[in-house]
Amino acid sequence: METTWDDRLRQAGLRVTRPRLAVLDVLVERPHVDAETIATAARAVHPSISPQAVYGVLKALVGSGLARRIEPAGGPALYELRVGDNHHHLVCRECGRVADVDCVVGAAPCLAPSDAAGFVVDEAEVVFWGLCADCQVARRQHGYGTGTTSSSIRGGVRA
Amino acid sequence: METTWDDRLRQAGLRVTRPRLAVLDVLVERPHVDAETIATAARAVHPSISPQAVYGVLKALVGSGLARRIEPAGGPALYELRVGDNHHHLVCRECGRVADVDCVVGAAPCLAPSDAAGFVVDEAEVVFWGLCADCQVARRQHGYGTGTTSSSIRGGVRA
DNA sequence: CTGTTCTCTTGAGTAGGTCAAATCAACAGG
DNA sequence: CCTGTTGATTTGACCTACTCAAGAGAACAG
Repeated sequence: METTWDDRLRQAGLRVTRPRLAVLDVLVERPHVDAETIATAARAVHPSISPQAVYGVLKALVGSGLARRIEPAGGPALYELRVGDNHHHLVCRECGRVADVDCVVGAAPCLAPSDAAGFVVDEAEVVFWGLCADCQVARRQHGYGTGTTSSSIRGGVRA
Repeated sequence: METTWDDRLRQAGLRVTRPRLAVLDVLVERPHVDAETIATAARAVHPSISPQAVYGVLKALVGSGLARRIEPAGGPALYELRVGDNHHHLVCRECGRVADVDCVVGAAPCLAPSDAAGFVVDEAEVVFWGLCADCQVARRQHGYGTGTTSSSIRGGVRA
């Protein structure tokens, strides 16, 4: 731990404030959280923080490159502090849990489309959808052997 | 054109109704449209169709595998009729235009994460972000040579 | 310590949906 | 062709996640 959050904020041209440090604290402890969860957790440190302040802080952090925003389909935006390494995400269809996946290729865009249709591509965003370990167990215990009987499973794309 | 939409709907266990045919007409002509655009366009064929009916139709189509829903970050959900071939998408950061990209690998999940962290993965969703041909031209004409000076460019992930 | 400027709070407003009840239309059976 | 059943649509309320604006407050340079 060499550079403090104070330093990092100032390096990014941002003032060091209690709401910002509170939000950063939450993000350090819990990667992949949504704004409301951040607000609730941040109130443990800074009770008067408002939801709008959280949105403002997050926008400032993302805008200055200190945090990254991801938006998995069907849920609120999630925020994480792991930036600059072009990693990807695993998302559980059942419980929404998110895990990081290292990008084996490296620098963005790690993949190139076969035919870019005239686009200049600068990022390839990859989301792996599936079931986390816990939800696999839970499903087996409820008697769901193989089929996609359960509720929240979206129409799969299984060529 | 062998199987009609009537047949396809019935095969999927859905009744053949005017709102459904109107929505399908729109989707045939314009891939990657949002619900509101569909509603507006469908009124050319079926003037009394309500926004909620469009949502209902789309939910039925997606649920029965006749349509696919994609949710690019920062915009409304889009719908397309191209299903079952596990293709991916190019999205323009500037104008939101979407283009299809064939998946070179084939069956889903076309990619496998390097470490699945206990997840069982059934789909790899890939979104390529960049600038479409038109927006590249428009940017050059406005004097934006190289930098990401413009407004709607989100914080890039450039390892 | 003081002024400037950025940040936060407070409160209203928005997009993009979902949910529920009642009406209406599709279509199977006679 | 007609009718009953059941699924689809309409209507209208409601909701989440988020943005915008104005004023009060705090950070930090001098």
